[in-house]
Amino acid sequence: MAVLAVFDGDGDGNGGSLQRLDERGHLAAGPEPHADLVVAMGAIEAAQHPRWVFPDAMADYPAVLHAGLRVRRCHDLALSETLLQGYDGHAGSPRRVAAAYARLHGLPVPEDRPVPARTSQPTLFDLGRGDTTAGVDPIDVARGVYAEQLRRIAATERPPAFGLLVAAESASALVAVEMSKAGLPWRADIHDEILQDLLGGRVMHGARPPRLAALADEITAAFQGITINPDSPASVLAAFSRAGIVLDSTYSWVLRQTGHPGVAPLLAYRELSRILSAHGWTWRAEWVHGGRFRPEYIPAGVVSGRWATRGGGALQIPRRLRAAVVADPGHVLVVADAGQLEPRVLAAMSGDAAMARAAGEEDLYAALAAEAFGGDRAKAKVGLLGAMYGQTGGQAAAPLATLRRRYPRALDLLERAARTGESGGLVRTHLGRTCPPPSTPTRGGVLDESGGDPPEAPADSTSGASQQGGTGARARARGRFTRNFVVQGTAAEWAAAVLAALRLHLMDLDPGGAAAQLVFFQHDELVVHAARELADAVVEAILQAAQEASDLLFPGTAVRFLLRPVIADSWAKGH
DNA sequence: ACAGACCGCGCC
DNA sequence: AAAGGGCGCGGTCTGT
Repeated sequence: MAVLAVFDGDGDGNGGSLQRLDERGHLAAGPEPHADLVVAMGAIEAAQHPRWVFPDAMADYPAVLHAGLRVRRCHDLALSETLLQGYDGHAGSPRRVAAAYARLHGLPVPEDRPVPARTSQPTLFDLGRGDTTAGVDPIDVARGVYAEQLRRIAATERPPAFGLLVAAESASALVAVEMSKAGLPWRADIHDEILQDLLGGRVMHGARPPRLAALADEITAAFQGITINPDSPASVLAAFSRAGIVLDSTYSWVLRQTGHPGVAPLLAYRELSRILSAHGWTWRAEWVHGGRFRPEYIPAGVVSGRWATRGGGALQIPRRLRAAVVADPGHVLVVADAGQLEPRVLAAMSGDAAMARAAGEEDLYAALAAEAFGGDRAKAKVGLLGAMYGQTGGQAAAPLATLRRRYPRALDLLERAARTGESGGLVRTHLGRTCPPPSTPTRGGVLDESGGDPPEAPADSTSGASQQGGTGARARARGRFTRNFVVQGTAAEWAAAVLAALRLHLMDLDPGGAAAQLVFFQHDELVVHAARELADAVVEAILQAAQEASDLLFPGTAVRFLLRPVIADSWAKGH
């Protein structure tokens, strides 16, 4: 059973309406207004564990959680709408669902454009909590959108797969809200020690800490006393030029090739300076409160379906600071990292039996190396990464040829995705997430024939291909993007399925979440904060979740997806 | 003074 | 040796 939950738009209190729906999204009873929607939801959740339909869980669920209720399942209309629009070949715009409302009411559907900030037409977004328009009941709009979404999901090429994607993505929203509430444990005292140790002390008002000042002096000395600003690439280029070395960038790998004595202190300066500015004291004052770091998570904020965050640099926490992430007394962190996720995903989704066999091993690269590279693991790795990222030359060239010969199905999947992208077409992940169309609008993309129906009139496809295709640098760049999209996006789907399953297992262990709670997630790594006595059960839950996700996405595959949980006091030790 | 482009690098 | 995907962020630089 599904139950639609829509909060009133007054922004005050938890008033709202419920609407029970049948499996096709149609009315099962009349709408029920409730002065306290969360209380009403709590009774239903306890009795039935329905699938809650939220207009926008990222906006709606915090109030539910804050009132002490956790729900097990939901369908997020906003996230689903973006997925469905993408499937139809629209650029979409994450978390914007104006088109849903427009379609429902027979209004012109805004095309390939983010919704204008505020138009005369309210969006579903607005209707969830916000202004209401005379004569339009938000719950009617949401119910109509939901029924429509179920119909559109059923009309996709593989409805069970797309349904799984919608469910996993919706669960991700619940996880994100709960993770933001919990926060990542962050010990200010340890953070301080690390910063002091690296920078030599704390200095106020933008002055350089001792260690940075000393490095700046070393740099100057190495360039014959000419003062250079190590923070300014232009200044660095000029200094090298005066020293007779002409460069066109100051990337670290470019600088290292010069062998100039100023390079070592310059790179050391940049490394420390970055930690100071991105994750130093200023960062902590803004982002860490009450011993918790609380970034804003944005599930599917990346086109590939990966999460993004806004503020706090949560997905770029430097490894050397992770020692500051320490479990509370009586608690542990259970850290789990999916090893070699993307190549394993490629092996599974391509159905390449030989590569899947290698991916049944602990170390996929070593297995490939043993089979095809005379045991040279580095070669196997650089070749496979090059294949997934679109590198064609350099040190990847020779291993690529070997891979193509030994693992043709896997390589073919990548190369087909690249060709489709180069010619302006659309590609899909394993569960059906669809890449955005080329930035220059064409009439309809050309979809890889293995991926389903073209999103628009097939008759347009040749003109679309000729406009977008060709051999330009832009076309090649898009080929690299679509080549990587299918793998990165499918890996994100596997990870989302893990999160969804794990969240339910953790709720079984500890319904309230105080004693076992997801506190961090980063593409292929997650951290659970748990009471020490639950540690072993959490490990078991993680292993189980990984198995369930693998079975859901790739039933019967020979590929092993490794998600090995480690119990530790600190994140740094969980590696 | 402010906005936006560019740069370089942290993470995956 | 040679250089490939996705991000967010803080710095500089340029244009207004």
